[in-house]
Amino acid sequence: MNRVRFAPSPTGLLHIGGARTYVFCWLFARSTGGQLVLRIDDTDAGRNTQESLRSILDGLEWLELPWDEQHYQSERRPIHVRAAEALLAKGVAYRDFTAEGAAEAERGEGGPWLFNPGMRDLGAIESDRRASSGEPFVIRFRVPREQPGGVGFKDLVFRKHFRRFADIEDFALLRANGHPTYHLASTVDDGEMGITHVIRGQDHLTNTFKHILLLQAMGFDRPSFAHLPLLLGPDGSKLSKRRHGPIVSVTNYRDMGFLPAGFMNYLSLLGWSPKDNREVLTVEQLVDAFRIEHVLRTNAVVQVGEKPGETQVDPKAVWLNGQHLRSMPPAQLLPYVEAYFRGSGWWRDEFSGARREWFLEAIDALRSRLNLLSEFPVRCRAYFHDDFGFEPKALANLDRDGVRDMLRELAARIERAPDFTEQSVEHELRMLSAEREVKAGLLINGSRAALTGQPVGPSAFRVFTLLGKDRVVARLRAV
RNA sequence: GGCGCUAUCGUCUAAGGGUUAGGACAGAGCCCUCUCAAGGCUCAGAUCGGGGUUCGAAUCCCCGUAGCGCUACCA
Repeated sequence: MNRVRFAPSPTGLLHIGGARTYVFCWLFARSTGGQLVLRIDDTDAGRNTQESLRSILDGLEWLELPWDEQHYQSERRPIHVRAAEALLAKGVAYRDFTAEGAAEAERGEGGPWLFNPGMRDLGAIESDRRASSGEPFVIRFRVPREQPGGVGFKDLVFRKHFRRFADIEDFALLRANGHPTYHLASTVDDGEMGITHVIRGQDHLTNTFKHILLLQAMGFDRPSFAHLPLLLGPDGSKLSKRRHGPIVSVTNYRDMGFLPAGFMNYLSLLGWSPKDNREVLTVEQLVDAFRIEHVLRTNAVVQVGEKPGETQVDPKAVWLNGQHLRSMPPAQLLPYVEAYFRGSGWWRDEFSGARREWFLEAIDALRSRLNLLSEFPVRCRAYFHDDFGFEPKALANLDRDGVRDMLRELAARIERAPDFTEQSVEHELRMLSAEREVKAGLLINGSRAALTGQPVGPSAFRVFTLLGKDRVVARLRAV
């Protein structure tokens, strides 16, 4: 069975790029009947923050794409240290006593740095002596650079890659402070957790040579690798919070009113497509269509807003979300709307209780003009509450010749009428407009304005029935 | 600097030797219509440059250019 892992490090908020990687990992695991491991790669104690961890967990939970296992790498430190020591004992790794930063100073403009002189060949006795005397050291992997040949692998996305042993540097395994490096912790865990597919950002492509070397030295089976193209900002630089603002944070999309399915659909189309022109896809359809081999090698630009103070998201993401908002069965949409209403202090328990059916109808009537959940509270207050304001254009509709007077008359007639349906209301309204010799549109738009405070919205007659007879009469009278 | 990856409308992408280079978002317009949306239709818009190979190249090869990544005791 396939075992995939998503391994974020809590050194920054979960952003779109990380979420896209997660989506692809999840899609791959699901579509192949495999499992997904969430591993928090928190080996860099100095840079980890609780806020980042919160952001990652909150963001991933919001996506509603569950993982099967969860681990914290920091809790596995003894295992990593033991692995490094085992490699040292086998002679596959060695102690490097060079002071931190010294190598960098010596490097100069010449070729790439490969190892620190003298350290590879330090005798075991000398090495042990210096270590036990308390001299700080880092443990490095001894790349078999004297051997011909090199490391090759076939990436599921980026195809064949090869690098000679002689060109791979002796990377660090254990830092002077005793903490494992990313390379060590990651490969040890991938090996021990039985990871079969490593799916990650393209920025790790060239690290893969090192990881294969390490995996082999430790006797683990080699997993398959799939590297994903990167996500760029409109300026062409790698997406980051520092450069592109808080808009790249996943929780921001949640707060903005995205549906998990809509957001996930958007992310899935960055660097991948089902090849058949379909774009609006449910989670199930995505699972069905996803092929890791179809992932592109080209970086994708995410249209996030650059203007300061203006949070602008990719218009296509908004549109895609609107598609999901409109096509999802209302009952399925209800919990999301509820969460949003609660967030703005608008919720009433009757919406999911006594008036549930009515609430679902209202949502259904309103959603065709919305793309984000956040628009419900902003644009639909009059449908759910009796205190609402009037927009200038709505007032203008009421101020037209005799409209207010006619609306009050309409209220009286509606109150008297035996029926209260879209048809009966339309009948009353058209009768009245005919009598007064005015266009029906005048009263129709006036009614909408009086009932909702807005010049725009669903069909006016739909608004009547949505609000119910009592409210309609009261609001028409009040103009 | 070294090593590597990539290059199709503004953006996301399809076509992988033969198509008027297709779709979607955004833009313009029309239809529908009680408004606004939604929906339908139409328009505009691209193969980075130069060489090859070939009857034929967006597609294969080479060179250039640009972008990105890696080149840490970050991940």
